[in-house]
Amino acid sequence: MYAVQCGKCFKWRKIQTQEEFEVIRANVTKDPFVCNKKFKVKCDDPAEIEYDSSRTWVLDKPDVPKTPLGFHRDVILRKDFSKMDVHYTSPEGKRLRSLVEVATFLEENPKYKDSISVEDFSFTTPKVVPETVPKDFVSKLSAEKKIVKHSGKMFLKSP
DNA sequence: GCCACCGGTGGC
DNA sequence: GCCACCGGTGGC
Repeated sequence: MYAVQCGKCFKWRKIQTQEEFEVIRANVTKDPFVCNKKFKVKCDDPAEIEYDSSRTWVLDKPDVPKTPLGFHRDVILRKDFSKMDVHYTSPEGKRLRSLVEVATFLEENPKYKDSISVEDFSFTTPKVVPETVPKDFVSKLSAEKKIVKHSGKMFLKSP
């Protein structure tokens, strides 16, 4: 599960799919998320989810490029909740773990060269928020964030 | 033999 | 101190 925080009222809005989430995230600096970007939602409406300790929150980074068509971007929380790992899977199932591996892959698969470059990939990991959250944590956020519930659900917070 | 997963580190 | 990256490996 994903959520974004409205840049105006700071309420949380759920985002249904990774696809939708990635579009918001890819453009969030030049096009900040606000409530009324969601169909029939306004800042006056109650928050769809509250920030609390029932979930482990994970702070995502802004402006991660949208995953190229046919590729998958997986963000995996380690069992000890210490950090997350990012990897991509190519259309043919090749697992890519770094920009170096992406560059090599694109060299070996020139059919992608016209449409895809290494700049379409980012291995930036969301940051796991510690259990003890500073009182001013929410107000200090300048980027968006993502949360992971213990079931693996995710949320994103925007400025 | 593969790969999901984790630990360590170099560079910033 | 953080994090992108990669080597190693245990379990299948």
